Amino acid sequence: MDTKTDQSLDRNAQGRIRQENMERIMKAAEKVFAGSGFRGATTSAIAIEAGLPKANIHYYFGTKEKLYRAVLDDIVELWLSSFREIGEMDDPAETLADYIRGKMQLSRDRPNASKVFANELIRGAPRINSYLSMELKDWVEEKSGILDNWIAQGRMAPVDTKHLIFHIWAMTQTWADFEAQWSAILGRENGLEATDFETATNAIITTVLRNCGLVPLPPGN
Amino acid sequence: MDTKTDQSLDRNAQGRIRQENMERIMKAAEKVFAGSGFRGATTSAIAIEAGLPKANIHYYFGTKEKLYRAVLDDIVELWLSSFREIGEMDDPAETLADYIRGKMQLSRDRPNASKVFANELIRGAPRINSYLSMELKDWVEEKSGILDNWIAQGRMAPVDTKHLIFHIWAMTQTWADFEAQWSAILGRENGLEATDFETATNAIITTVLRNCGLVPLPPGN
DNA sequence: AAAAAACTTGACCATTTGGTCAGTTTTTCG
DNA sequence: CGAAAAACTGACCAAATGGTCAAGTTTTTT
Repeated sequence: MDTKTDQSLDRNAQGRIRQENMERIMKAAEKVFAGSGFRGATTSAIAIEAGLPKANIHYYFGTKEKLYRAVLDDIVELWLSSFREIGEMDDPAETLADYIRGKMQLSRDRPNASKVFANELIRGAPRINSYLSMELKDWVEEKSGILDNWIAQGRMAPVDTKHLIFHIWAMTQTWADFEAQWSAILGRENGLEATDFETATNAIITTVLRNCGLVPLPPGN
Repeated sequence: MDTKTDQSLDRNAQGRIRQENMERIMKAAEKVFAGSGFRGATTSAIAIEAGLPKANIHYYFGTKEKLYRAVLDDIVELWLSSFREIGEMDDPAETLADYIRGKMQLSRDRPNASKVFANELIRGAPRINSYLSMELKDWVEEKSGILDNWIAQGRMAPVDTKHLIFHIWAMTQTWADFEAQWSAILGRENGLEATDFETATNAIITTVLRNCGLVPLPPGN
């Protein structure tokens, strides 16, 4: 028994250095890939960002391509885990608003993840095509089905539910990906502020709920 | 008289080769930059795409950086020229719908221009910061002012007009930039089709007009 | 027609960069 | 403790790539 316990603890301990370093490298890599793209990111820059010698990066990940894929996989997993919500029984207005809040939180907390993903999409998504056309496609179809049911039950106004989802993604992710644009237009010289995200979140929620007939228009119209 | 006529024709002819080649190179460059990013694009790949030897690219544009800036300038000009619309006297619903149609047309016709621009934004917009915080900022403030007037006149429901503009940009440009994602989700193995753009355009118009109280919700809600 | 200007391009070069490796140090574990 | 496994890293290399150039060709101009 002791032996078994030790082994499992050991296995844990064994990988500790490895795990810590790999996480550190992936965190640095996400930042550098977000700021420079795949080809623009150098393993040397990632090493410096991680505070490790370059050879160390290759010791753990082999090639830049493999490191990039590891970062992408991590992001895909983050995306999927943030998706589960939206169930058949939920309240439409509350559920949509919560989903939007969650997406905006992600844009604020992990802008680099969003940027790396966006970059891959712009390039034609060569490395995540199966994810897009399998998991993500299935998710969209499942959730838009739920929304369609809500509509059939008269719980919200008729809309194109797939495009409703697309719109939510577009409006929320833009605050991570194109932050530089909104920052410049709003005149925020030190980047977006917390209030900007709140205002944006509310504006998106209003837009979506009005679109679904889930919130009354202000009087006088 | 003949001399003068000849001269002007000549001057035209003089620059003809130059102009043709530069346009050809810029067209090729836009495509390659869109597909590979600044660092990922090689002058050699641009040369092949343009059907010219690599030295020719450098003969006309000097460095890759200068060529990239020329492409960016071209895109900024395209953006600005597509902006003029939206006047004080126009009909709100018609104007917004037209603006959205125009933006979607641009996403269809010049997806690579949009992608290069998006890429630059993701990278933090180091080369177009002055454009963003001058021309574009001014345009947004002017147009959101007009929309605010429409609201004050009771011609549309109260909304955050700047964010209304942001939303329109996000929802329309995503069809160029992230085409790969929508294509995969919709199961279009040969890329998006004309009907996809029509459906998307209508969905965006509906969303925006409902948000502004410019179109009645379907009955039963 | 001939000089001048503009254009063309194969060959070449310096630098950057992804990746390797061998020798060393640190950690693990019986 | 001591041996084996894992981790570390400076030095190095081959390939890719942005950019140059000199020798030519074509076009323009007088």
